[in-house]
Amino acid sequence: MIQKTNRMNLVEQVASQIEQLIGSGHWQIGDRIPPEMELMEKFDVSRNTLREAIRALVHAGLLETRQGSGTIVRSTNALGAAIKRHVKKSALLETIDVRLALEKQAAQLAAEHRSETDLAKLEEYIQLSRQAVENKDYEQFIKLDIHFHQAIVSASNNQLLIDLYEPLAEIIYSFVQDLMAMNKPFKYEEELHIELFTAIRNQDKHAAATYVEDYMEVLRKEVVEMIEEE
Amino acid sequence: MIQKTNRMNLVEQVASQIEQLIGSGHWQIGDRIPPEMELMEKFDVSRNTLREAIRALVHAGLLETRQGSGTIVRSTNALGAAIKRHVKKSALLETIDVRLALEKQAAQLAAEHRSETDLAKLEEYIQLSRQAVENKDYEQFIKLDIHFHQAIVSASNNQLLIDLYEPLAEIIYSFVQDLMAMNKPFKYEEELHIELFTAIRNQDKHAAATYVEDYMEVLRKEVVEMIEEE
DNA sequence: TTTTGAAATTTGTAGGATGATTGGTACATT
DNA sequence: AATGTACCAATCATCCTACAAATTTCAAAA
Repeated sequence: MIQKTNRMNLVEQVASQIEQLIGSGHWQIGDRIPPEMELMEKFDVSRNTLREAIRALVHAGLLETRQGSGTIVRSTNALGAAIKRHVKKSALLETIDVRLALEKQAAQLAAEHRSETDLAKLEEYIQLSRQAVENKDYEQFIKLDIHFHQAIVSASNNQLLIDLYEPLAEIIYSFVQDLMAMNKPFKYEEELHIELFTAIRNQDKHAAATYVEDYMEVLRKEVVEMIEEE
Repeated sequence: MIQKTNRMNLVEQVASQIEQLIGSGHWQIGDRIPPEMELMEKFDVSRNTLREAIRALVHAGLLETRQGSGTIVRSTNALGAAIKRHVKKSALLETIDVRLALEKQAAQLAAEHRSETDLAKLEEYIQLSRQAVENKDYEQFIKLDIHFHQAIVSASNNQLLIDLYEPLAEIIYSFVQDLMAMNKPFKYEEELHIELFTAIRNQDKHAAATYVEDYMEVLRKEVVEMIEEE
Protein backbone atom coordinates (compact mmCIF):
# COMPACT_ATOMS: atom_id res chain seq x y z
CA MET A 1 0.00 0.00 0.00
CA ILE A 2 1.21 3.45 -0.89
CA GLN A 3 1.71 5.87 1.92
CA LYS A 4 2.40 9.56 1.60
CA THR A 5 5.94 10.49 2.50
CA ASN A 6 6.02 12.45 5.69
CA ARG A 7 8.90 14.83 5.95
CA MET A 8 8.29 16.89 9.05
CA ASN A 9 9.69 20.38 8.87
CA LEU A 10 11.48 21.93 11.80
CA VAL A 11 8.51 23.94 12.98
CA GLU A 12 6.26 20.90 13.26
CA GLN A 13 9.02 18.95 14.98
CA VAL A 14 9.39 21.65 17.62
CA ALA A 15 5.62 22.09 17.99
CA SER A 16 5.15 18.37 18.40
CA GLN A 17 7.85 18.20 21.07
CA ILE A 18 6.29 21.07 22.98
CA GLU A 19 2.90 19.39 22.72
CA GLN A 20 4.41 16.30 24.24
CA LEU A 21 6.00 18.26 27.06
CA ILE A 22 2.59 19.68 27.84
CA GLY A 23 0.72 16.42 27.34
CA SER A 24 3.10 14.54 29.60
CA GLY A 25 2.67 17.08 32.34
CA HIS A 26 6.28 18.17 32.27
CA TRP A 27 4.88 21.66 31.77
CA GLN A 28 1.67 22.02 33.75
CA ILE A 29 -1.26 24.33 33.18
CA GLY A 30 -0.37 27.80 34.45
CA ASP A 31 3.37 27.18 34.21
CA ARG A 32 5.53 29.71 32.42
CA ILE A 33 7.60 27.97 29.81
CA PRO A 34 11.23 29.10 29.28
CA PRO A 35 11.76 32.28 27.26
CA GLU A 36 12.38 32.17 23.52
CA MET A 37 16.14 32.62 23.85
CA GLU A 38 16.47 29.57 26.03
CA LEU A 39 14.18 27.40 23.88
CA MET A 40 16.09 28.46 20.76
CA GLU A 41 19.22 26.99 22.26
CA LYS A 42 17.50 23.88 23.63
CA PHE A 43 15.85 22.98 20.33
CA ASP A 44 18.73 24.39 18.30
CA VAL A 45 16.54 26.37 15.91
CA SER A 46 16.32 30.02 14.96
CA ARG A 47 13.97 32.45 16.62
CA ASN A 48 11.62 32.47 13.63
CA THR A 49 11.26 28.71 13.60
CA LEU A 50 10.66 28.58 17.31
CA ARG A 51 8.15 31.40 17.18
CA GLU A 52 6.20 29.75 14.37
CA ALA A 53 5.95 26.58 16.45
CA ILE A 54 4.82 28.46 19.53
CA ARG A 55 2.38 30.53 17.52
CA ALA A 56 0.79 27.37 16.13
CA LEU A 57 0.18 26.10 19.65
CA VAL A 58 -1.10 29.49 20.79
CA HIS A 59 -3.64 29.42 17.98
CA ALA A 60 -4.59 25.88 18.95
CA GLY A 61 -5.27 27.06 22.48
CA LEU A 62 -2.50 25.19 24.25
CA LEU A 63 -0.32 28.23 25.01
CA GLU A 64 -0.81 31.91 25.65
CA THR A 65 1.88 34.51 25.04
CA ARG A 66 2.08 37.81 26.86
CA GLN A 67 4.42 40.41 25.57
CA GLY A 68 6.94 41.37 28.22
CA SER A 69 5.80 38.64 30.55
CA GLY A 70 6.30 35.28 28.91
CA THR A 71 4.42 32.29 27.59
CA ILE A 72 2.20 30.12 29.78
CA VAL A 73 0.49 26.80 29.36
CA ARG A 74 -3.23 27.29 28.99
CA SER A 75 -4.68 23.88 28.23
CA THR A 76 -3.53 20.33 27.80
CA ASN A 77 -5.81 19.25 25.00
CA ALA A 78 -6.22 21.12 21.79
CA LEU A 79 -9.50 19.39 21.04
CA GLY A 80 -11.30 21.17 23.85
CA ALA A 81 -10.19 24.56 22.61
CA ALA A 82 -11.25 23.74 19.06
CA ILE A 83 -14.66 22.57 20.19
CA LYS A 84 -15.23 25.63 22.34
CA ARG A 85 -14.36 27.93 19.49
CA HIS A 86 -16.62 26.04 17.14
CA VAL A 87 -19.52 25.73 19.55
CA LYS A 88 -19.54 29.44 20.22
CA LYS A 89 -20.59 29.90 16.62
CA SER A 90 -23.32 27.25 16.92
CA ALA A 91 -26.83 27.62 18.22
CA LEU A 92 -27.37 26.73 21.85
CA LEU A 93 -30.11 24.27 21.00
CA GLU A 94 -27.78 22.40 18.72
CA THR A 95 -25.28 22.20 21.55
CA ILE A 96 -27.90 20.76 23.84
CA ASP A 97 -28.80 18.04 21.36
CA VAL A 98 -25.17 17.06 21.02
CA ARG A 99 -24.74 17.06 24.77
CA LEU A 100 -27.81 14.85 25.03
CA ALA A 101 -26.32 12.45 22.51
CA LEU A 102 -23.05 12.17 24.39
CA GLU A 103 -24.47 12.02 27.88
CA LYS A 104 -27.10 9.45 26.97
CA GLN A 105 -24.42 7.18 25.60
CA ALA A 106 -22.22 7.90 28.60
CA ALA A 107 -25.01 7.00 31.02
CA GLN A 108 -25.53 3.68 29.26
CA LEU A 109 -21.83 2.89 29.31
CA ALA A 110 -21.65 4.00 32.92
CA ALA A 111 -24.45 1.61 33.79
CA GLU A 112 -22.37 -1.17 32.28
CA HIS A 113 -18.94 -0.27 33.59
CA ARG A 114 -19.40 1.76 36.74
CA SER A 115 -16.97 0.90 39.54
CA GLU A 116 -17.60 1.25 43.25
CA THR A 117 -15.46 4.39 43.18
CA ASP A 118 -17.70 5.87 40.51
CA LEU A 119 -20.81 5.14 42.57
CA ALA A 120 -19.25 6.65 45.69
CA LYS A 121 -18.37 9.81 43.83
CA LEU A 122 -21.85 10.17 42.36
CA GLU A 123 -23.44 9.65 45.75
CA GLU A 124 -21.15 12.25 47.27
CA TYR A 125 -22.14 14.87 44.70
CA ILE A 126 -25.82 14.16 45.34
CA GLN A 127 -25.28 14.58 49.05
CA LEU A 128 -23.38 17.85 48.61
CA SER A 129 -26.01 19.14 46.18
CA ARG A 130 -28.70 18.51 48.73
CA GLN A 131 -26.75 20.53 51.28
CA ALA A 132 -26.24 23.35 48.80
CA VAL A 133 -29.99 23.53 48.17
CA GLU A 134 -30.66 23.61 51.91
CA ASN A 135 -28.20 26.47 52.29
CA LYS A 136 -29.76 28.18 49.27
CA ASP A 137 -26.31 28.42 47.75
CA TYR A 138 -27.50 28.08 44.20
CA GLU A 139 -24.19 28.93 42.59
CA GLN A 140 -22.61 26.07 44.47
CA PHE A 141 -25.51 23.85 43.46
CA ILE A 142 -24.90 24.53 39.77
CA LYS A 143 -21.23 23.80 40.20
CA LEU A 144 -21.95 20.49 41.87
CA ASP A 145 -24.54 19.65 39.25
CA ILE A 146 -21.93 20.04 36.52
CA HIS A 147 -19.55 17.87 38.49
CA PHE A 148 -22.24 15.23 38.81
CA HIS A 149 -22.78 15.15 35.06
CA GLN A 150 -19.08 14.95 34.39
CA ALA A 151 -18.74 12.14 36.89
CA ILE A 152 -21.31 10.19 34.89
CA VAL A 153 -19.35 10.74 31.71
CA SER A 154 -16.15 9.76 33.50
CA ALA A 155 -17.77 6.52 34.63
CA SER A 156 -18.32 5.64 30.97
CA ASN A 157 -14.59 4.98 30.86
CA ASN A 158 -14.45 6.28 27.30
CA GLN A 159 -11.73 8.93 27.10
CA LEU A 160 -12.88 10.28 23.74
CA LEU A 161 -16.37 10.77 25.10
CA ILE A 162 -14.94 12.53 28.13
CA ASP A 163 -12.80 14.84 26.02
CA LEU A 164 -15.71 15.78 23.77
CA TYR A 165 -18.16 16.28 26.62
CA GLU A 166 -16.00 18.50 28.81
CA PRO A 167 -15.94 21.62 26.63
CA LEU A 168 -19.68 21.33 25.99
CA ALA A 169 -20.35 21.19 29.70
CA GLU A 170 -18.21 24.29 30.21
CA ILE A 171 -20.14 26.18 27.56
CA ILE A 172 -23.48 25.27 29.09
CA TYR A 173 -22.19 26.08 32.55
CA SER A 174 -21.20 29.57 31.49
CA PHE A 175 -24.60 29.99 29.89
CA VAL A 176 -26.36 29.10 33.12
CA GLN A 177 -24.09 31.53 34.97
CA ASP A 178 -25.12 34.26 32.55
CA LEU A 179 -28.75 33.45 33.24
CA MET A 180 -28.19 33.77 36.97
CA ALA A 181 -26.38 37.08 36.49
CA MET A 182 -29.43 38.34 34.61
CA ASN A 183 -31.57 37.25 37.56
CA LYS A 184 -33.65 35.05 35.36
CA PRO A 185 -35.64 32.46 37.19
CA PHE A 186 -33.93 29.12 37.04
CA LYS A 187 -35.71 25.95 37.99
CA TYR A 188 -33.49 23.87 40.20
CA GLU A 189 -33.75 20.19 39.57
CA GLU A 190 -35.29 19.09 42.79
CA GLU A 191 -35.14 15.39 42.38
CA LEU A 192 -31.34 15.65 42.32
CA HIS A 193 -30.86 12.96 39.73
CA ILE A 194 -31.40 10.22 42.26
CA GLU A 195 -33.27 8.17 39.71
CA LEU A 196 -30.32 8.35 37.36
CA PHE A 197 -27.96 7.30 40.12
CA THR A 198 -30.20 4.37 40.97
CA ALA A 199 -30.37 3.26 37.35
CA ILE A 200 -26.60 3.30 37.04
CA ARG A 201 -26.14 1.47 40.33
CA ASN A 202 -28.61 -1.18 39.22
CA GLN A 203 -26.89 -1.36 35.84
CA ASP A 204 -30.16 -0.57 34.11
CA LYS A 205 -28.99 0.86 30.78
CA HIS A 206 -32.44 1.59 29.48
CA ALA A 207 -33.64 3.49 32.53
CA ALA A 208 -30.43 5.53 32.57
CA ALA A 209 -30.86 6.58 28.95
CA THR A 210 -34.50 7.42 29.44
CA TYR A 211 -33.75 9.58 32.47
CA VAL A 212 -31.05 11.55 30.66
CA GLU A 213 -33.45 12.10 27.77
CA ASP A 214 -36.13 13.39 30.10
CA TYR A 215 -34.08 15.93 32.01
CA MET A 216 -32.42 17.16 28.84
CA GLU A 217 -35.91 17.77 27.49
CA VAL A 218 -36.62 19.91 30.53
CA LEU A 219 -33.42 21.89 29.97
CA ARG A 220 -34.29 22.28 26.30
CA LYS A 221 -37.71 23.70 27.12
CA GLU A 222 -36.22 26.16 29.56
CA VAL A 223 -33.75 27.37 26.97
CA VAL A 224 -36.51 27.75 24.38
CA GLU A 225 -38.48 29.86 26.87
CA MET A 226 -35.45 32.06 27.52
CA ILE A 227 -34.89 32.62 23.86
CA GLU A 228 -38.51 33.42 23.18
CA GLU A 229 -38.62 35.98 25.96
CA GLU A 230 -36.10 38.18 24.19
CA MET B 1 -19.20 46.27 33.41
CA ILE B 2 -15.53 46.30 32.68
CA GLN B 3 -14.38 44.37 29.67
CA LYS B 4 -10.86 43.35 28.99
CA THR B 5 -9.40 45.36 26.18
CA ASN B 6 -9.03 43.13 23.20
CA ARG B 7 -5.84 44.03 21.46
CA MET B 8 -5.46 41.26 18.96
CA ASN B 9 -1.92 41.02 17.79
CA LEU B 10 -1.22 41.27 14.10
CA VAL B 11 -0.71 37.55 13.66
CA GLU B 12 -4.14 36.68 15.04
CA GLN B 13 -5.73 39.43 12.97
CA VAL B 14 -4.23 38.04 9.80
CA ALA B 15 -5.03 34.44 10.74
CA SER B 16 -8.60 35.35 11.50
CA GLN B 17 -8.99 37.15 8.18
CA ILE B 18 -7.60 34.17 6.29
CA GLU B 19 -9.94 31.87 8.21
CA GLN B 20 -12.82 34.03 7.10
CA LEU B 21 -11.68 33.97 3.48
CA ILE B 22 -11.67 30.18 3.67
CA GLY B 23 -14.90 29.91 5.63
CA SER B 24 -16.75 32.19 3.24
CA GLY B 25 -15.61 30.14 0.28
CA HIS B 26 -13.62 32.96 -1.26
CA TRP B 27 -10.73 30.50 -1.20
CA GLN B 28 -12.03 27.02 -1.92
CA ILE B 29 -10.57 23.68 -0.92
CA GLY B 30 -7.74 22.83 -3.28
CA ASP B 31 -7.16 26.45 -4.28
CA ARG B 32 -3.65 27.81 -4.15
CA ILE B 33 -3.61 30.98 -2.12
CA PRO B 34 -1.40 33.89 -3.24
CA PRO B 35 2.32 33.61 -2.44
CA GLU B 36 3.78 35.14 0.72
CA MET B 37 5.11 38.23 -1.04
CA GLU B 38 1.68 39.15 -2.33
CA LEU B 39 -0.08 38.49 0.98
CA MET B 40 2.55 40.56 2.81
CA GLU B 41 1.57 43.53 0.70
CA LYS B 42 -2.18 42.84 0.88
CA PHE B 43 -2.24 42.57 4.68
CA ASP B 44 0.55 45.11 5.09
CA VAL B 45 2.58 43.02 7.52
CA SER B 46 6.10 41.69 7.54
CA ARG B 47 7.06 38.28 6.30
CA ASN B 48 7.46 36.92 9.83
CA THR B 49 4.01 38.02 10.91
CA LEU B 50 2.39 36.59 7.81
CA ARG B 51 4.26 33.30 8.12
CA GLU B 52 3.28 32.91 11.78
CA ALA B 53 -0.36 33.38 10.82
CA ILE B 54 -0.15 30.87 8.00
CA ARG B 55 1.75 28.41 10.15
CA ALA B 56 -0.97 28.58 12.78
CA LEU B 57 -3.57 27.65 10.17
CA VAL B 58 -1.36 24.92 8.75
CA HIS B 59 -1.09 23.40 12.21
CA ALA B 60 -4.85 23.68 12.60
CA GLY B 61 -5.30 21.74 9.38
CA LEU B 62 -6.85 24.49 7.29
CA LEU B 63 -3.85 25.05 5.02
CA GLU B 64 -0.97 23.03 3.66
CA THR B 65 2.30 24.56 2.54
CA ARG B 66 4.56 22.98 -0.03
CA GLN B 67 8.02 24.35 -0.42
CA GLY B 68 8.58 25.40 -3.99
CA SER B 69 4.96 24.96 -4.93
CA GLY B 70 2.80 27.18 -2.76
CA THR B 71 0.12 27.04 -0.09
CA ILE B 72 -3.22 25.34 -0.69
CA VAL B 73 -6.50 25.23 1.19
CA ARG B 74 -6.96 21.82 2.74
CA SER B 75 -10.10 22.04 4.85
CA THR B 76 -12.78 24.53 5.79
CA ASN B 77 -13.28 23.61 9.40
CA ALA B 78 -10.54 23.35 11.95
CA LEU B 79 -12.68 21.23 14.25
CA GLY B 80 -12.56 18.27 11.89
CA ALA B 81 -8.77 18.34 11.79
CA ALA B 82 -8.55 18.57 15.57
CA ILE B 83 -10.91 15.65 16.04
CA LYS B 84 -9.06 13.52 13.53
CA ARG B 85 -5.75 14.14 15.23
CA HIS B 86 -7.25 13.38 18.63
CA VAL B 87 -9.14 10.30 17.51
CA LYS B 88 -6.04 8.78 15.98
CA LYS B 89 -4.66 8.53 19.49
CA SER B 90 -7.89 6.97 20.81
CA ALA B 91 -8.95 3.36 20.75
CA LEU B 92 -11.12 2.33 17.84
CA LEU B 93 -13.79 0.95 20.13
CA GLU B 94 -14.08 4.30 21.86
CA THR B 95 -14.54 5.94 18.49
CA ILE B 96 -17.33 3.52 17.64
CA ASP B 97 -19.18 4.29 20.84
CA VAL B 98 -18.98 8.01 20.17
CA ARG B 99 -20.12 7.48 16.62
CA LEU B 100 -23.03 5.47 17.94
CA ALA B 101 -23.95 8.27 20.31
CA LEU B 102 -23.96 10.87 17.56
CA GLU B 103 -25.65 8.79 14.90
CA LYS B 104 -28.37 7.57 17.23
CA GLN B 105 -29.23 11.14 18.12
CA ALA B 106 -28.99 12.14 14.47
CA ALA B 107 -31.37 9.37 13.44
CA GLN B 108 -33.91 10.51 15.99
CA LEU B 109 -33.66 14.12 14.90
CA ALA B 110 -33.82 13.02 11.28
CA ALA B 111 -37.03 11.15 11.99
CA GLU B 112 -38.47 14.40 13.32
CA HIS B 113 -37.19 16.85 10.75
CA ARG B 114 -36.53 14.93 7.55
CA SER B 115 -37.59 16.77 4.38
CA GLU B 116 -38.70 15.18 1.15
CA THR B 117 -35.26 15.99 -0.26
CA ASP B 118 -33.63 14.08 2.58
CA LEU B 119 -35.82 11.05 1.92
CA ALA B 120 -35.10 11.15 -1.81
CA LYS B 121 -31.37 11.27 -1.17
CA LEU B 122 -31.49 8.35 1.27
CA GLU B 123 -33.52 6.29 -1.17
CA GLU B 124 -31.08 7.05 -3.95
CA TYR B 125 -28.11 5.82 -1.90
CA ILE B 126 -29.94 2.62 -1.06
CA GLN B 127 -30.67 2.06 -4.72
CA LEU B 128 -27.05 2.69 -5.75
CA SER B 129 -25.77 0.48 -2.94
CA ARG B 130 -27.92 -2.36 -4.22
CA GLN B 131 -26.43 -1.94 -7.68
CA ALA B 132 -22.90 -1.88 -6.26
CA VAL B 133 -23.53 -5.17 -4.47
CA GLU B 134 -24.91 -6.71 -7.68
CA ASN B 135 -21.77 -5.61 -9.54
CA LYS B 136 -19.64 -6.92 -6.68
CA ASP B 137 -17.98 -3.50 -6.50
CA TYR B 138 -17.43 -3.60 -2.77
CA GLU B 139 -15.24 -0.53 -2.61
CA GLN B 140 -18.04 1.45 -4.20
CA PHE B 141 -20.48 -0.12 -1.76
CA ILE B 142 -18.46 1.07 1.22
CA LYS B 143 -18.28 4.55 -0.23
CA LEU B 144 -22.04 4.66 -0.73
CA ASP B 145 -22.61 3.27 2.74
CA ILE B 146 -20.64 6.13 4.25
CA HIS B 147 -22.63 8.57 2.17
CA PHE B 148 -25.83 7.02 3.43
CA HIS B 149 -24.80 7.46 7.04
CA GLN B 150 -23.74 11.03 6.44
CA ALA B 151 -27.04 11.75 4.71
CA ILE B 152 -28.81 10.61 7.88
CA VAL B 153 -26.73 12.93 9.98
CA SER B 154 -27.34 15.75 7.50
CA ALA B 155 -31.08 15.20 7.81
CA SER B 156 -30.78 15.91 11.52
CA ASN B 157 -30.33 19.53 10.53
CA ASN B 158 -27.91 20.04 13.42
CA GLN B 159 -24.72 21.56 12.05
CA LEU B 160 -22.67 20.87 15.17
CA LEU B 161 -23.64 17.21 15.01
CA ILE B 162 -22.71 17.13 11.33
CA ASP B 163 -19.32 18.73 11.98
CA LEU B 164 -18.50 16.31 14.78
CA TYR B 165 -19.68 13.24 12.90
CA GLU B 166 -17.85 13.85 9.65
CA PRO B 167 -14.28 13.31 10.87
CA LEU B 168 -15.31 10.19 12.79
CA ALA B 169 -16.90 8.75 9.67
CA GLU B 170 -13.71 9.45 7.73
CA ILE B 171 -11.60 7.66 10.32
CA ILE B 172 -13.82 4.62 10.29
CA TYR B 173 -13.94 4.66 6.50
CA SER B 174 -10.15 4.59 6.29
CA PHE B 175 -10.12 1.76 8.81
CA VAL B 176 -12.49 -0.31 6.70
CA GLN B 177 -10.34 0.42 3.65
CA ASP B 178 -7.31 -0.87 5.52
CA LEU B 179 -9.21 -4.03 6.34
CA MET B 180 -10.07 -4.56 2.69
CA ALA B 181 -6.45 -3.96 1.68
CA MET B 182 -5.46 -6.70 4.10
CA ASN B 183 -8.00 -8.96 2.41
CA LYS B 184 -9.79 -9.51 5.65
CA PRO B 185 -13.30 -10.79 5.24
CA PHE B 186 -15.82 -8.05 5.65
CA LYS B 187 -19.49 -8.75 6.10
CA TYR B 188 -21.53 -6.54 3.88
CA GLU B 189 -24.69 -5.30 5.43
CA GLU B 190 -27.22 -7.07 3.33
CA GLU B 191 -30.36 -5.49 4.57
CA LEU B 192 -29.09 -2.16 3.21
CA HIS B 193 -30.53 -0.12 6.03
CA ILE B 194 -34.00 -0.23 4.56
CA GLU B 195 -35.48 -0.59 8.01
CA LEU B 196 -33.73 2.59 9.12
CA PHE B 197 -34.96 4.42 6.07
CA THR B 198 -38.50 3.25 6.73
CA ALA B 199 -38.34 4.35 10.35
CA ILE B 200 -37.19 7.83 9.35
CA ARG B 201 -39.81 8.08 6.63
CA ASN B 202 -42.50 7.07 9.12
CA GLN B 203 -41.07 9.51 11.65
CA ASP B 204 -40.64 6.70 14.14
CA LYS B 205 -37.93 8.04 16.45
CA HIS B 206 -37.74 4.99 18.61
CA ALA B 207 -37.39 2.49 15.79
CA ALA B 208 -34.70 4.63 14.18
CA ALA B 209 -32.65 4.74 17.36
CA THR B 210 -33.02 1.03 17.94
CA TYR B 211 -31.91 0.23 14.42
CA VAL B 212 -28.78 2.38 14.69
CA GLU B 213 -27.96 0.70 17.98
CA ASP B 214 -28.33 -2.74 16.45
CA TYR B 215 -26.10 -2.26 13.44
CA MET B 216 -23.47 -0.44 15.46
CA GLU B 217 -23.41 -3.49 17.73
CA VAL B 218 -22.69 -5.62 14.67
CA LEU B 219 -19.86 -3.32 13.64
CA ARG B 220 -18.49 -3.36 17.16
CA LYS B 221 -18.42 -7.16 17.23
CA GLU B 222 -16.63 -7.29 13.92
CA VAL B 223 -13.99 -4.87 15.15
CA VAL B 224 -13.50 -6.87 18.32
CA GLU B 225 -12.97 -10.00 16.23
CA MET B 226 -10.41 -8.21 14.09
CA ILE B 227 -8.50 -7.03 17.09
CA GLU B 228 -8.54 -10.44 18.74
CA GLU B 229 -7.18 -12.11 15.62
CA GLU B 230 -3.93 -10.20 15.86
C1' DT C 1 5.76 51.40 54.23
C1' DT C 2 4.26 52.93 49.74
C1' DT C 3 5.29 55.11 45.41
C1' DT C 4 8.04 56.18 41.60
C1' DG C 5 10.94 55.36 37.91
C1' DA C 6 14.87 53.43 35.58
C1' DA C 7 16.80 49.06 34.00
C1' DA C 8 16.35 44.39 32.57
C1' DT C 9 13.57 40.82 30.57
C1' DT C 10 10.47 39.10 27.24
C1' DT C 11 7.51 38.92 23.33
C1' DG C 12 5.98 41.60 18.86
C1' DT C 13 7.16 43.24 14.33
C1' DA C 14 10.14 44.40 10.50
C1' DG C 15 13.43 43.47 6.80
C1' DG C 16 17.07 41.06 4.50
C1' DA C 17 19.84 37.02 3.07
C1' DT C 18 20.55 32.27 1.67
C1' DG C 19 19.16 27.45 0.93
C1' DA C 20 15.89 23.70 -0.51
C1' DT C 21 12.07 22.01 -3.06
C1' DT C 22 9.00 21.98 -6.72
C1' DG C 23 7.13 22.70 -11.43
C1' DG C 24 7.90 23.72 -15.95
C1' DT C 25 10.62 24.07 -20.36
C1' DA C 26 13.78 22.80 -23.71
C1' DC C 27 16.46 19.44 -25.61
C1' DA C 28 18.68 15.09 -26.29
C1' DT C 29 18.22 10.01 -26.09
C1' DT C 30 16.02 5.72 -26.69
C1' DA D 1 6.20 8.66 -28.78
C1' DA D 2 8.21 7.91 -24.39
C1' DT D 3 11.86 8.73 -21.34
C1' DG D 4 15.85 11.02 -19.33
C1' DT D 5 18.71 15.27 -18.44
C1' DA D 6 19.88 19.98 -17.63
C1' DC D 7 18.40 24.21 -16.45
C1' DC D 8 15.45 28.11 -14.80
C1' DA D 9 11.98 30.45 -12.13
C1' DA D 10 8.74 30.55 -8.43
C1' DT D 11 7.97 29.57 -3.72
C1' DC D 12 8.50 28.20 0.86
C1' DA D 13 12.17 27.06 4.87
C1' DT D 14 15.42 28.71 7.80
C1' DC D 15 18.47 31.91 9.79
C1' DC D 16 20.11 36.51 11.19
C1' DT D 17 19.96 41.26 13.03
C1' DA D 18 17.54 45.17 14.72
C1' DC D 19 14.27 47.76 17.10
C1' DA D 20 9.53 48.46 19.39
C1' DA D 21 6.26 47.53 23.05
C1' DA D 22 4.77 45.43 27.26
C1' DT D 23 5.88 43.64 31.64
C1' DT D 24 8.61 42.63 35.63
C1' DT D 25 12.18 43.71 38.86
C1' DC D 26 14.24 46.33 42.14
C1' DA D 27 16.42 50.19 44.13
C1' DA D 28 15.75 55.00 45.30
C1' DA D 29 12.65 58.49 46.92
C1' DA D 30 8.68 60.15 49.45
